[in-house]
Amino acid sequence: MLTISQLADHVGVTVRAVRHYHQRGLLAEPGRDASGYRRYGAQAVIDLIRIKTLTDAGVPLARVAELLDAEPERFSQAVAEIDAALAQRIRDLRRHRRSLADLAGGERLFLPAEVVDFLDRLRVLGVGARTVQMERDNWIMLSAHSPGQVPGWIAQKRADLADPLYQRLYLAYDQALDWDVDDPRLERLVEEMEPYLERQLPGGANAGSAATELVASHTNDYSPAWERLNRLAAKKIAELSGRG
Amino acid sequence: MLTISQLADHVGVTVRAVRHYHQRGLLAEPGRDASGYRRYGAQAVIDLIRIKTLTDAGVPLARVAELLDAEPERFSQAVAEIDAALAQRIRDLRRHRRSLADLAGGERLFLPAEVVDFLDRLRVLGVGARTVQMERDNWIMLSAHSPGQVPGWIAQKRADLADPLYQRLYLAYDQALDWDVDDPRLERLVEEMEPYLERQLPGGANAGSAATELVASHTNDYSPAWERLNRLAAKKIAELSGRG
DNA sequence: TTGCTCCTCACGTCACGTGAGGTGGC
DNA sequence: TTGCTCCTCACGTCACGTGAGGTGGC
Repeated sequence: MLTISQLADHVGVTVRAVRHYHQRGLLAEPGRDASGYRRYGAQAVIDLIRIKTLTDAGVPLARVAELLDAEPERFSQAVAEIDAALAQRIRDLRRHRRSLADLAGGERLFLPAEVVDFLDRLRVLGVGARTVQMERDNWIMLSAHSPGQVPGWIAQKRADLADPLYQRLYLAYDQALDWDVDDPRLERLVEEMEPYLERQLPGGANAGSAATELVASHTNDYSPAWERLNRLAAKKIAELSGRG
Repeated sequence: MLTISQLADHVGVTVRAVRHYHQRGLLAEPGRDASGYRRYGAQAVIDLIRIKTLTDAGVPLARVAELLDAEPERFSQAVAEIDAALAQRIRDLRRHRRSLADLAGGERLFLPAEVVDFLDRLRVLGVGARTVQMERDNWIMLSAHSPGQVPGWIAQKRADLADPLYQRLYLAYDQALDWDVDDPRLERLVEEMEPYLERQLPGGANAGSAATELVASHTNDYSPAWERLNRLAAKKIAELSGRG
């Protein structure tokens, strides 16, 4: 006969776990010797290996208890389900490994691929780090707020950036971050932006949505010049709207 | 700005988890709106995705807390360790799938391969189910008790079984399970077993060990005839020992 | 005698889950 | 007004871990 630690060691569980399985009724309490010590036979080894095999597979103890005295048919059906869950778990872990690899490097983890590409495009064009970060933060907020809209918006943004005029305006906007609040160039910049602001009119491509406000309010955090730029742009949109 | 459920949904965690991370100091408490509701920005999304990526990889929250404000070097070193742990976990799960497959079928899960082969050998020779089960139980107990000895013992058993005389004796032993306690054939069987019993003398191959007693005591559970057979064998060994 | 194993409570741990009771926005 | 979200306690859960205090075998 085996002592509790011989049993536990041989099967690869702790003594405490064996006692726990007794308490939960998963493993039959064996006979005791003269000292009150539990003494185990071969059947206990078999039962405990069964329990360990199932718990290792992630099966909760309550389910293990059911399965231990289930019909062979139901048992093998359950085993098939457990196996499928294990296979799924393996796929999940593989995904987690890939996510983990992205943790150190860049924003791949936080944004859809096309947005990451767009941000890389900005860097190539010489856009400053703070502006890129502002864009990144805006796209994160937009993704959380209206994920379904992001593909359309980013497609337009990328099309815009192919236009040399838009590129020039974007780089000016980037520079404006550090301009003085009352720099006269701010007004001129808004004038030049007119064709793009029209999109935000009712019926336009980026019709004045909660998302637009989301972006504008956030942009204000970066500098007074940008805050003023947002105010001027809002005024311009109101003018265009009144005229239309 | 995002509400707590917008944040949680977008990242794929529960609202309760977000609150838990605040409590544990993993995620900075954001500002509140007029109603006392938490309002989150882009940085919270980034931070929460970091936390989720690490916890999904099985990192305990205490460790996550350390890593979130660790130097990039220490961080990427830790990530490498976590990735290695994930890879190991995947290997473990694959092993568990194989174990699970053995749960329904036979004794592959409970015994080393060579013992399983030996038991299959017995079945081919026409040995009865109860005797095979007794052997199985004995080998389970021996494996738990003296795993290092099992390969040697099983090798000898398999060599024995190649001997036609031993085969005949083994089949007689199998039959004896159902004999009457005072069947005269029991004595004759023990006489014929003499050459094999000699191994259990001091200095013999199976010198009278705790393991031998383990097996004998267990065998008694199956039938009175076997119990008597064990007693007769013990007497014979004592005789042989006295003569030696 | 000392060290090791065994025993039975019973509280602790980890990462949240789950009401309980109440308030604010549409 | 109703339903949904939000808030803060605070106890519950799952599978054991970890002493606490005591006994038995070598």
